[in-house]
Amino acid sequence: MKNSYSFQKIEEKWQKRWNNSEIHSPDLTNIKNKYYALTMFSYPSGDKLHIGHWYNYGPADTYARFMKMKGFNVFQPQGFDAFGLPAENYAIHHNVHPAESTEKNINTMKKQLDSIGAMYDWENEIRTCTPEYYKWTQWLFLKLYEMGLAYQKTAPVNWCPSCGTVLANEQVKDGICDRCKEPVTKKELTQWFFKITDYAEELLENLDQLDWPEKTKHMQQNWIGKSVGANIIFKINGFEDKIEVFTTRSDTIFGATYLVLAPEHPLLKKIIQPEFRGAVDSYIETAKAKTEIERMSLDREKTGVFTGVYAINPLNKAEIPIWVADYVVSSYGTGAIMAVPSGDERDFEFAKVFNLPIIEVVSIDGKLHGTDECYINYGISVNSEEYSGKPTVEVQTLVNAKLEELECGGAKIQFKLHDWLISRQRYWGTPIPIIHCTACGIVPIPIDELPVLLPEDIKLSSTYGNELSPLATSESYINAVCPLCGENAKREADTMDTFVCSSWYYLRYPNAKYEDGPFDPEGLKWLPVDCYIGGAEHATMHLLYARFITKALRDGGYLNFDEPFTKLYHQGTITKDGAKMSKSRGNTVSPDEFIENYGSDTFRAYLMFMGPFDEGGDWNDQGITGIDRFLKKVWRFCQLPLADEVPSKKDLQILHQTIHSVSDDLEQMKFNTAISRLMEFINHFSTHEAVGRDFKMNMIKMIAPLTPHIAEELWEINGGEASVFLEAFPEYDKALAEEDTMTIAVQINGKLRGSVEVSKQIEKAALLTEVRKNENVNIHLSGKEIIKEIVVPQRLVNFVVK
RNA sequence: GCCGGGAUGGUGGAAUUGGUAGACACGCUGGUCUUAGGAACCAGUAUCCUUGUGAUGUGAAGGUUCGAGUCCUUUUCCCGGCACCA
Repeated sequence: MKNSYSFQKIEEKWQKRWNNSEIHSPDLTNIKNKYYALTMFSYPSGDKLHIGHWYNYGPADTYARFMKMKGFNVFQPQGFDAFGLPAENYAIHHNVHPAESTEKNINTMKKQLDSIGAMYDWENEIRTCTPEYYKWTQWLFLKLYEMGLAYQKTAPVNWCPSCGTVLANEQVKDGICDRCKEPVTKKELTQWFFKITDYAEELLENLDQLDWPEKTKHMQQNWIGKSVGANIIFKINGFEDKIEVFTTRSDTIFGATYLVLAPEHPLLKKIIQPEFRGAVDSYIETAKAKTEIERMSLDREKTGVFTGVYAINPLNKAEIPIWVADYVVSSYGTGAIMAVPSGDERDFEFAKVFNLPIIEVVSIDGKLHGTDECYINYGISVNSEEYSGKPTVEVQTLVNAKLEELECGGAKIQFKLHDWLISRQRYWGTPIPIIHCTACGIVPIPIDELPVLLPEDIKLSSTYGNELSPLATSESYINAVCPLCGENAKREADTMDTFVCSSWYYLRYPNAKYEDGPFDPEGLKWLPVDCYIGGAEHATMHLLYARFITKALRDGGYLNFDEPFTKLYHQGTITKDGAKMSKSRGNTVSPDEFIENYGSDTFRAYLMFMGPFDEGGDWNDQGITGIDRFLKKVWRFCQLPLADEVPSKKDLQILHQTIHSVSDDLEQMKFNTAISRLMEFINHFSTHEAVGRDFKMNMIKMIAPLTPHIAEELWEINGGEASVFLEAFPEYDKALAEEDTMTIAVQINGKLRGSVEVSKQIEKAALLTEVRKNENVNIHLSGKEIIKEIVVPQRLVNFVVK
């Protein structure tokens, strides 16, 4: 026991003690110095904790513990994002009810989470699949409905045949389902949407105020995709209907030589001329048959068909042909464009293929350069009637004004962001609290009748029917009485996207058992979250949804802040042999064997030592021995006999320099360098046969956030009171940390020729004399003429010689 | 194609933000102790040679500077995001 330690015993002992005390449950009525440290809650998929969990929760806990020791009142809750497809699939696979398997998985996971040694406040645990929680998810839905932010519409939506449900835009990457990695198709369905687009501008603008990774802000920026431009309305020859297009270059309108509609454009079927019908219809059919992936591949040659109809340019009344082509997508803008081949590469390419006219309208210098190439930049307008000769930027404003005057469009801002599709045709989710009545239409369930409970008499099967939600198969559930007229009606059979559950959970944590509403108004004083740590993969999903919901609830009068997460941090990914760990690749590393052999403190410290927290790193089985050795050294150091004599100046210097850099590093979540500094500290004392108590106690405090179990044990052994986590993190003493000599590098022509140790107070002239005494410096200086002497204070002297 | 981020010994990574490159670890080599060691400790470990407090060296090529891993230009490769977005 003297020179080594039993981590199993220590871990067990302290986890038990922490759980039986209130130490991890802060006084939530006291918001003074509050620090709400949140990690993205976990998904109980049924597996054991993997390295990814550890890499998220271990370092996050280190940071939370550090902040606690820095004097903050730290609240670190934990919970389970328990609804959702993988949990449902897991249950089907194991032939049990999801409620049962989920609860079992949560219980195992909770035990495992304890093994990390994190200071979670389990008093305020959240499980999104409990009626006590989803009642309020339903409340959220109804509030959004009241505010006009939840609505139903029929639209072509992403359908994942393999998951048997629709998906939001954010949950499809490159035409592939984010969950199961199978191709997604389009389907015309009536679904529920949340009107996130109402907040596009604010979601974009507020990014500036957030202490978030630039990368993540950038992703949200791109996803929201703001474009400033104009809408232009074209009349159609022979029809009352008009075609509206969006363009960012209204200044090029005189170069529009044709119009293109996306194959899905609603007007297409109506305006098409009989003699062209065959060709257009078959074009539309071919486009439909193509998968998303096929349609997205860019290097395809442009295709399209003429409709036989002409549109009229509102400014010069030119008649231009209307084409249909799949290079115009229906999901952006109006699904129609004015094509300006001289100013857009795609239009140029199309015009070349179909021999359509090209009119030069923008010139770099105002002269004509012909139409052999297209010129996409701004410049001077040409061939543009009264606008010719003017800078295109100016023309844009003038044209927009003219369009407004003619009531043919005008300035317009377009976003890429779409409304959030939240309906899911799956069982294991929050039921949508709506009743469809033949007489009254869509009727929301009154709030005091919540929750709408998930029915249990459902036979889940791994082969779901098309579109038909599992809830629709329950007679007892689906048949209901209309709250308005009392007639027989049908319940909504879809459940909500699990991202709805996770879009507001952080509001409930400060009083997770609150019964009078989704969140306790008193608890809200803990909001916003001070520091949120989780994976970067949520950049355009959870993190965007949560911001939207916060803003919507603020506008509903329920919150008084604009942003849920003041500071955001993403942990990196731990890879194995350079690749993401996955079961299919067979390169997973199980934390278990390492925890068994080295203990949880060693394991979490090693993860932090591997590299910068936000970069992750490649797992190496051998590296952990370095941390193991280090912790054993720490253990031995803390068992050293107490020294009688006054500590040496050098020892004090090392101590205070270490305190200084370790607290700086922890503050910035630079765990890897913090550990390095602590290693240097221990290495310095390795030859000491005795050491002052102060050195031990400070070392224990510094290492406590990183390896909590060992620290508590050492603290106790050395006579520390109660818990090391009730102590303040050491403050460094600048005077003691300072050295009185410094090493000055001496360079000649920028090349290092020696170094000298001098007093810190040395004058410049004295320094130059001192430096010249160096033998090697002299050799290189002899016979040379010194042109310049460069003295960098505290650092170096450089002689420039000839 | 566009927008981010990156490339440093055999390996993971440091580098006070333009000032002694390779801290701290892993691995490897040699040694001490030991019945043994996959324990502990000590020494060494960027490359090259003519072994000198010598030359070269931070993906590649140029440039700015007394001085560049760090700044600028060009370029290659890797990772992430977006993508016919009008």
